[in-house]
Amino acid sequence: MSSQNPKRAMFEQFAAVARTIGSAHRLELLELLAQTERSVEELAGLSGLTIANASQHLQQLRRSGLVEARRDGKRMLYRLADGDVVALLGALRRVTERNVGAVEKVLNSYFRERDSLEAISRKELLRRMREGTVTVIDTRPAEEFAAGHLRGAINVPLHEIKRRLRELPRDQAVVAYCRGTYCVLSYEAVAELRKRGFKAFRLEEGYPEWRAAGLPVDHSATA
Amino acid sequence: MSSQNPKRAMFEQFAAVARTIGSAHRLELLELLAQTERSVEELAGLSGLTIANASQHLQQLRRSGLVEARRDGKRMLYRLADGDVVALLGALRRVTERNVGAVEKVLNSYFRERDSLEAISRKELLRRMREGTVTVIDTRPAEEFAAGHLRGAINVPLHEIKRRLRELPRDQAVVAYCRGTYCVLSYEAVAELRKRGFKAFRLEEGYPEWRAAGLPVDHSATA
DNA sequence: CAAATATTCAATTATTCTCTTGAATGAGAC
DNA sequence: GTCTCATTCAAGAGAATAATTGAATATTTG
Repeated sequence: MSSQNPKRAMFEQFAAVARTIGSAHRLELLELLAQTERSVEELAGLSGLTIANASQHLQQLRRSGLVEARRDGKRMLYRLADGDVVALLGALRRVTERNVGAVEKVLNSYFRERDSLEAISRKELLRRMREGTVTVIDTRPAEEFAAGHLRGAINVPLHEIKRRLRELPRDQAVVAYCRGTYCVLSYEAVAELRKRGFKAFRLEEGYPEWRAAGLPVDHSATA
Repeated sequence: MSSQNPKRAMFEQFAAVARTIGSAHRLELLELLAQTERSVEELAGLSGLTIANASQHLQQLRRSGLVEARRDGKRMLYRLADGDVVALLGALRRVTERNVGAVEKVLNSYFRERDSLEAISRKELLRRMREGTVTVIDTRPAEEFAAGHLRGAINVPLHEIKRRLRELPRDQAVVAYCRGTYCVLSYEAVAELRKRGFKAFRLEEGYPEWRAAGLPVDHSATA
């Protein structure tokens, strides 16, 4: 709480924001909010926190300007403040991954075929979308798709994929995406599609990063 | 310290790194290290910490992989781990600035003419350097310049600027930079040069960001 | 207006982090 | 080998943070 020196005071502000993301629970809440706006009860349920505790963490996030809230009837709906927050979490992820062996190990065991399924970048996907040489599938559940998705993507939730193979082209590339870098849905989808002979790829990142980059999204129901 | 759930364990790793940058002292140390490699004693002096305390903070930064250390005789020299760290600090700065009024106020009082002196981006500067239509001056002290500077820049420490005006061209743009976004040296230099009728601009960011972006740097003595 | 629901507040306890102090280590100098 | 210097380690007091509980507030519903 010092402040004699303006530079020190500034560092103190930065540090306060950093401390706010210095909690696994709050990071999880932020990840959940990166998908879509959600109520306190929903967030508590998804993260395994009690309602009161989730509320307190959300208020800390709010005080630091990382999330915003609005009232909808008797519920409070929270959402990420903006794309800079997604960028901050991405930077944190990169720094952590590079130097912390433990993360590597978790990644290797959890996302088993991580590196074997080549990913394409946002830039590359955009180029191919403009060319019209690619079909983009969103492997998240229908509700999440409805709340926002890449413009031009079709919703094929992972568990429906086997039933819906005939909607997908065999002569051009299929790119799957889901919630973000640590979401397994698109990995599974790509693995399944490859097994069936499709030219399937995974988008390197997920919906939150796409939206944060200011790239086109839609909020319609199933396209 | 949980770890039953792999996802939770991952968040815990990220949170640990975030907590490490959640301290004004450590952020200041990181900023000092963004300039150049330094010894514990030097860092303690510059940041006003006791040696023992500085050492402990540096070890925390090291455990989180944010800095690296090497021994040189009886001194330990610390340096930033890599450019990702600069990117993380930049992302933290952006998120904080946008939402925390206190930072705005500090900026306005400390960097008084902040917005009145237009800044040019790295990209723009690179373009003009290739064209040869710009002179780049580094306004930091000679020691820092010697430890690393933008390739093609000449060192004109702020306090020497009045004496060295005749080295600078009046017919083409002069771009000044210094330690980073919160360094005042380049602001002062640009203000002085404008007063004298030069076409002077400030580089948006400083040396650490330039180097972190992988752009060309040199380590010679005064060029 | 009273009841029901969703969220927040306030107080408590347990845990973690910070700084200080003085001793211990490692490397070079004599 | 001993001395000196730079850094690190270890222990303890004080401060900040986290999770839990139960009460309080705001909003819709009857």
